[in-house]
Amino acid sequence: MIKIDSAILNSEAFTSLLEKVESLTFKKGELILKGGEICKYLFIVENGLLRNFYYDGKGNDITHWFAKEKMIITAPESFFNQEKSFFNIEAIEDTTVIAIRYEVLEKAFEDSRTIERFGRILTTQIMITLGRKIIDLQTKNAKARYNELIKNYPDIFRRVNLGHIASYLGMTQQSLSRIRNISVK
Amino acid sequence: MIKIDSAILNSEAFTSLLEKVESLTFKKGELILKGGEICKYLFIVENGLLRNFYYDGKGNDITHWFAKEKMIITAPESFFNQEKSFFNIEAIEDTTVIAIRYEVLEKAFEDSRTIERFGRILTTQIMITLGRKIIDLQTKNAKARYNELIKNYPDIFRRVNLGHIASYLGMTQQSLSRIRNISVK
DNA sequence: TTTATTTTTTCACATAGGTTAAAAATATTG
DNA sequence: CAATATTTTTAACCTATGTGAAAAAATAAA
Repeated sequence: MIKIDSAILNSEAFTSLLEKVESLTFKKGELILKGGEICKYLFIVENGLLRNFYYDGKGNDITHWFAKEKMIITAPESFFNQEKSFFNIEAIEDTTVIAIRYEVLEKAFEDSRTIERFGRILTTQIMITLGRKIIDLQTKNAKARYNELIKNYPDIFRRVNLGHIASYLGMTQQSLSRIRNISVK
Repeated sequence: MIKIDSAILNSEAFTSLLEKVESLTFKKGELILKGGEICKYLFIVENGLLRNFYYDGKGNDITHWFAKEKMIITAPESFFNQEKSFFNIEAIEDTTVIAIRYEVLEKAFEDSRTIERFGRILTTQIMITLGRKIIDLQTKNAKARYNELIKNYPDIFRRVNLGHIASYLGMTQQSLSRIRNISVK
């Protein structure tokens, strides 16, 4: 989960970029990006909650990334390379976003060093987050991963149903339910 | 595993950057970066083989990333943010690298749009690779992950011992050994 | 080559977490 | 509200992979 630094949000270059972005709203349950499409936007959530998830057509639905207020979300491989997306994006709640088109961002990268740097820092932070997640998946058991998430993002449990959280944590919903109830006792 | 595009390698900006880099050699087994240190370099392997790994002090040694000839390697979270490293880097073979210091790269980012873009593209590619790896860990079983690796990087098996490959694939060495022998029959 | 060292395989057994199915709780709707 | 749909929990059973310990094989060193 990636939060944008407010120093960047308040910069002149960013303010100028904000004049060229779109404001979009989505209904709860709406599929904003389908796997196989090219992701046109980078979203910054203003209100609501989105998730990026992988779906393999065989019932495997893996939430990869959540984004609540002030967080950024996209299908990175698709957006940044403008190729077909591996992932889907869905609105978990009614959601308002600032949507930055790829071409607009590319243009901003050319016009502004600050924004180009923003792009680099953004991908860097995502990279670091994903690296940590891999290590967590490989070294922590299901319960430890759950404890970590509830420590860092307790509110996610109030807004997202268990199935999505479970897949985000790399386990089944039943396992998460089991782990949770053991925690209480 | 990240390979640098040769269009970038041959660019004028990159050639100019190459004048400011260092050439380093490491002996097989040498620990190039220890967890807790700040990673000063981004390495491009000329000859040999390096690995980036996580070690938790309790015997958990997880290879996170291999880099052979023409590939790039660093401790991303440490190098790009200049903070204490989560990961270690080790030479698996006698290795020669082009080592780019953080300050040199930062300077190059300021002096050259091409290089700044290179930084952004590089972190983007790493981010995508890691994202795919998470999905693989969550959706594929041990054997499928093994098959994928041997398909894409068959030579790694000739150069790296099984324990490192197993941890890279998110399994124990014994499991990898088992999987492999079943494959042959 | 012999001996020592490292790496890989094998095997018996343990277990975390998956699977399937159903029940219980909660939310949504007419 | 009652009826329906959705989400969460529970439970019995299963399986892929881990664990620990040794043997075997490969490799390196003497």
